[in-house]
Amino acid sequence: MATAAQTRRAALRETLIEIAERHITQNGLSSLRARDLAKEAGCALGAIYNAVGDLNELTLEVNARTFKRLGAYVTQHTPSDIAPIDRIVAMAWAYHHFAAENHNAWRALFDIERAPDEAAPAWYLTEMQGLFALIHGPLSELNPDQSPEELALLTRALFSGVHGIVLLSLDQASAGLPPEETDRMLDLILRRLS
Amino acid sequence: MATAAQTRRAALRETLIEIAERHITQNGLSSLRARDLAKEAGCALGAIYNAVGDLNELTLEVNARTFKRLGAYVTQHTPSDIAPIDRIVAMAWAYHHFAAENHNAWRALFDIERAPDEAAPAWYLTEMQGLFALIHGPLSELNPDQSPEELALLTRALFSGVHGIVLLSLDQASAGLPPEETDRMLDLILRRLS
DNA sequence: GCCCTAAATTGAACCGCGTTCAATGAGAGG
DNA sequence: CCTCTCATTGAACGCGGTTCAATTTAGGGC
Repeated sequence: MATAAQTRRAALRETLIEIAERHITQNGLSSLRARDLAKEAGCALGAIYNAVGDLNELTLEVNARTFKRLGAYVTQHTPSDIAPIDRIVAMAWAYHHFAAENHNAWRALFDIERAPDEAAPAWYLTEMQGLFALIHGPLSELNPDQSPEELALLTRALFSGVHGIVLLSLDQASAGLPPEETDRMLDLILRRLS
Repeated sequence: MATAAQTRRAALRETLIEIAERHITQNGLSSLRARDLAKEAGCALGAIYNAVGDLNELTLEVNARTFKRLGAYVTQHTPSDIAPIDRIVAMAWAYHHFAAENHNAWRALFDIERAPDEAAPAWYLTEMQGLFALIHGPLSELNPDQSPEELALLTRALFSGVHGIVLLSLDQASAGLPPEETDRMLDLILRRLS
């Protein structure tokens, strides 16, 4: 067991992830620079590539954390003792607020570049399923007689739609559009689906 | 009048835009390289910066064209003699098909990086208004007694929602999800809004 | 036609950045 | 104490956008 070395390697990896997370959260994905990372972590430039494959992998690691936080946030802000439609609206609002409060980290979830062929990592799909499952509950209560297949499609459509509304709202957030308007938009459109 | 020089300058600018458009369309925004551009246009590297400000401006120019094509495409594929709800679905499908058939160019519309403070260019807002106007028509027919303000919000929400559905569908297009499913999703969700 | 000036054109050089790699160092096992 | 393996180092590479001093080109006045 070369344990000591492997432990330090893992520790550096952890340090790098934390620094990367701070950078992404504070200044966005494009502010992630290998030389800054090395300086802040107190290691040499090349050491990064021993602890972590490359910067993209580092971003992936940060994204995994962000995704988990997102899931927890939405769950936490969705009361279980209210009507299905209210739960759906609450989830959409939670998604919106998380995105607004964690704008840079949230954007990094989607701004990361994937090679056109390779699939998304497993944890990404898992977390996504989790979010879908959250929506699926109240949605099936609202539509007891819908086929499972259509329900799956509807779930996906609902998530994507909310995502689009939040995305375009935050994109031009500086150009007017107060957050309350976005919440109203979400409320307005979601309640029409019941 | 230093006309001759200015004419050639404008010609080079036009050439560059066309080459850039071809590159973006065929291989995506990230394949736009100044040195390739110079080689293909038959000019020196530095000459590019006399004809256009920088590569970002070039992308903006290509995006303007893409946006116009998008508007024309949606208009063309939206029959005016059908029910309002059918018009809305037709527009969404047209948006989806244009995005699918012009994936790289369409992505470049949103992938371009803007400084966080500066607003979107005027033509962008104008074209956007045009798309919104297209939606507003049938939507107000469907909701004659809605307040103008809520109608505006609904219009925006509808566009953003469709955009989100198309965006996430195309993102993982390689990972399954046939285009017909996306069309069904759009149909399913839009018809619930009537 | 001839010069003069202002503009365009050129491409080498600059800079920033991700990534690599030969050289060096350090730690575990014998 | 030696050795072998693995981590660490930071200079160097490759790439790509942008700049700029030098050069060429072209219009306008005589």
